[in-house]
Amino acid sequence: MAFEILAIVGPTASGKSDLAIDLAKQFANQGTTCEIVNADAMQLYKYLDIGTAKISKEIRKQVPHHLIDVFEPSEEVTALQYQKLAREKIEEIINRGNLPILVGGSMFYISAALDGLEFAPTNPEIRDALEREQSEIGPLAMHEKLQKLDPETAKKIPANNLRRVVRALEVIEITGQPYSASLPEPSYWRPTLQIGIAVDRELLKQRISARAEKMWELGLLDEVRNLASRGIQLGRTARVAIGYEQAQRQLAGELSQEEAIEETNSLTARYARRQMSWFRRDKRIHWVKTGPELTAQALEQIRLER
RNA sequence: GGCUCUGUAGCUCAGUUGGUAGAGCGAACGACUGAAAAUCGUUAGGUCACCGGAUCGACGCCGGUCGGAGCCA
Repeated sequence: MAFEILAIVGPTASGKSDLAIDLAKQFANQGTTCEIVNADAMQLYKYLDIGTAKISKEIRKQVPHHLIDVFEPSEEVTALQYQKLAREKIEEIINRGNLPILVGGSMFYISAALDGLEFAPTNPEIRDALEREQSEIGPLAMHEKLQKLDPETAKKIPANNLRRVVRALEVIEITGQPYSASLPEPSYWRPTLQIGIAVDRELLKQRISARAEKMWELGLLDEVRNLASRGIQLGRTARVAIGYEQAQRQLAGELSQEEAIEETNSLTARYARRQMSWFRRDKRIHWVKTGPELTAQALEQIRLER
């Protein structure tokens, strides 16, 4: 095969997991064993099941799945850690003679795994110091500081984007080098075929809204209640999982169920939009459309690449 | 029926003493190199309910019409 890795990407609720399993079964018929590697930042965490739309354990048994339920919700996970883990898994699978299928919607994680992204070092103390400084002197002064040290980068990062300004200053301080504020032209770490699932805008909105309703039907509130009763706290990275905060606020009486669902719905829709704006610019993605022909179209794309 | 308040962008609302309008959210688009389901940027939307009047000029003043809300009967 001309590719060693197959990746299924697309916005939330586009049907990536199902397509991956379908494809794995098709490959199995042809004698190729597939193993799925999760590229969903939130499915990395244990116990966050309903809100992250993890597929059932039964289905997961039909095809080997990796990198699901590998962190405690309290742990803080970074793109670099994910990159290491994903690449390890992918290499193991390839060495076994199997085909890794990377499936997920976390754009930055997908890029970290698939592309030759090299992350600059980090230093928590320096970052803390910068964050403290930022809260003292304000974002504009921070941006001016960046302007002096690295005018090119300052041009690319808006002053209000505190997080990116701080990270740029952090890297400059550690390395003494300018920060690369722009993503490089993407180039695959290993030969890869990316298949993207395109869903008509209105249909995707419907699916997202149905999914939000479904989460409550399936018992997201119970899931959240259980986490709380077991003393499980969501850490800095898991905390932003859409739906959990809304469920918590409903349990606290701050939101009605209707409001919690609606907020979950609109946050998810917004997320899907950002996913599309990221995926759209990756010209290497082969797009297929949702519908009864989805798997067939994907297989056709695969055939063309072989 | 009477009195009071009210009708401004898809939604919630700002709009100083009259010089043809703004915000937040939403939407579309974009950026993104160790928090990325994060963090941000850009743009498009308004005969300021309708009709008439005074004024060089009205969202803003006067009169009326229609639609909301509340209070009193």
